[in-house]
Amino acid sequence: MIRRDSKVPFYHQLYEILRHKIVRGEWHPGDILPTENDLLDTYRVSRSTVRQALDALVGEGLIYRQRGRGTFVAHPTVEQTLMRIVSFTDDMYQRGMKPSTEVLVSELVPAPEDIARQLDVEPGEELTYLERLRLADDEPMSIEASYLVHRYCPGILNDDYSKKPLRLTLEEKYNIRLVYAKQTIRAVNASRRLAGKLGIPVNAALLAIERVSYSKENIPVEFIRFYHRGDRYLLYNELRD
Amino acid sequence: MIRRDSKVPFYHQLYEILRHKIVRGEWHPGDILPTENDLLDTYRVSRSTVRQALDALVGEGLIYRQRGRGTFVAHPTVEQTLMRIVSFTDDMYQRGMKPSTEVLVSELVPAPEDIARQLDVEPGEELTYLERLRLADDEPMSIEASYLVHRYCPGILNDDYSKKPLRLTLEEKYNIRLVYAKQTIRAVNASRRLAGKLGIPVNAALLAIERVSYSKENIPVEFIRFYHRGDRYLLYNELRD
DNA sequence: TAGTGGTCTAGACCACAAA
DNA sequence: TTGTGGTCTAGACCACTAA
Repeated sequence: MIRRDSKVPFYHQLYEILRHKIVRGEWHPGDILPTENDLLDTYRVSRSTVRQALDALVGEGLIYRQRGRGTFVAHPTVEQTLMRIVSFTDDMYQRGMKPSTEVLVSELVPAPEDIARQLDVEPGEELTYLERLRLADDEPMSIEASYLVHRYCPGILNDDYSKKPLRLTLEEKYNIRLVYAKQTIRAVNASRRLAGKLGIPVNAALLAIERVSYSKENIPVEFIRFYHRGDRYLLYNELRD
Repeated sequence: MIRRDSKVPFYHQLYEILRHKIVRGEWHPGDILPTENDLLDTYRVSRSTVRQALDALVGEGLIYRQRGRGTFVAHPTVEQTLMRIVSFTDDMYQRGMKPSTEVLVSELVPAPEDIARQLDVEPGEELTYLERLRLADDEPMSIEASYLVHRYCPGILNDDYSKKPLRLTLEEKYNIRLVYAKQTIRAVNASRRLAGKLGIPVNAALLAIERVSYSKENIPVEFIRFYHRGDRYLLYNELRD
């Protein structure tokens, strides 16, 4: 249902609702969606708002429309993680695995110099630090270490992020939507600590991704370091000439 | 001016009009566009229609909007650098390093089953196999193992690919242009052989990329496996929500 | 013919930037 | 305070598909 008092626009709420149904498998490729009129009745919004939500899904390649027939869930031709910002949870569902999360660390820390530079703040400025172990089908998959500029979202660590996405709280409580990100990808050998957490041999290969995410005002808000198990995690993407 | 009797939707006519002014240089990067209200008056359409036209231009990266300020012609800086097919040589120059190449293997081989599947040919079909060591500033950087469907480019291995890009011969002699590719990225530990070639310790982390490239007729032509040194090679990309 | 998505209008109120 | 783009509504008519 759409929260009328939320700061999140209706169309974006509806977009999230529909996206979930597709990504989490409630609706399957080829399935027909409710008509625009149905959606408009169900969610009590205007047709423009419904179409704005659907437009976003079309742009993402998740659905397609046929005039006179209806709107359908697209067959996952391709288009993947490398181009879109996807939460770990959605990512795993798309890969057909059951995601779960374990919070390892949740605290405030002074900004290390390299991260401060990426987040465009002074070294030593207060950052939230949230380190989580991500599991897929109950087997360790990744370590995700996330830094947020605490000033933008004071008190955000009071919530429990083993169940709830960090992005959701950011949007709902702080009205911060991360719309753009830059990342670097490389391969590293697992340290003793990472190997222990991930249940793999020391020196096993990890896919290390560092990502800086920007708000719609183009302000860097989050720095994340992912360590994905090389033997389990794959990135896909497409290239054009 | 917008033709009311045309079958072309108003928003698309307006989109073309505005697009021309940008592409043909009437408006320059950083220039402010007329406000939505101006456009609505000038072209005698509703605000929704104006916005639909502008949305298309935003999606194309030609303009950007700033609430409270206005709409501007975008600087053609980057963004669309998302992920282009780039040769190793160009790639290294972009990174400010001097590329060089050493051919390790150049021969015909029967298609292994997994590669045959990716190239949509029968297992055992004749493929060219070209294995090259890539160096940057005279230091080993990557191993690149390339398979081509020999039937599409017979005799291609007669040339020397330590100096000349394979793609160039494909285009010039066989009129095959690779315009599209899919790839997977993962992290692996270096085998004894790879480690030796790359001058790194056994088990060092490598970025392993497998890429299938398609011709403009959408036929898979080439399968490449890259092994990039984790300590030297970095992938960079951008994401959008 | 009935129902779908495609296009379009004329309003309205809001958050934000700049003067 | 004024003007911008951001969101939203409640209509309308159209072209197309399928029954």
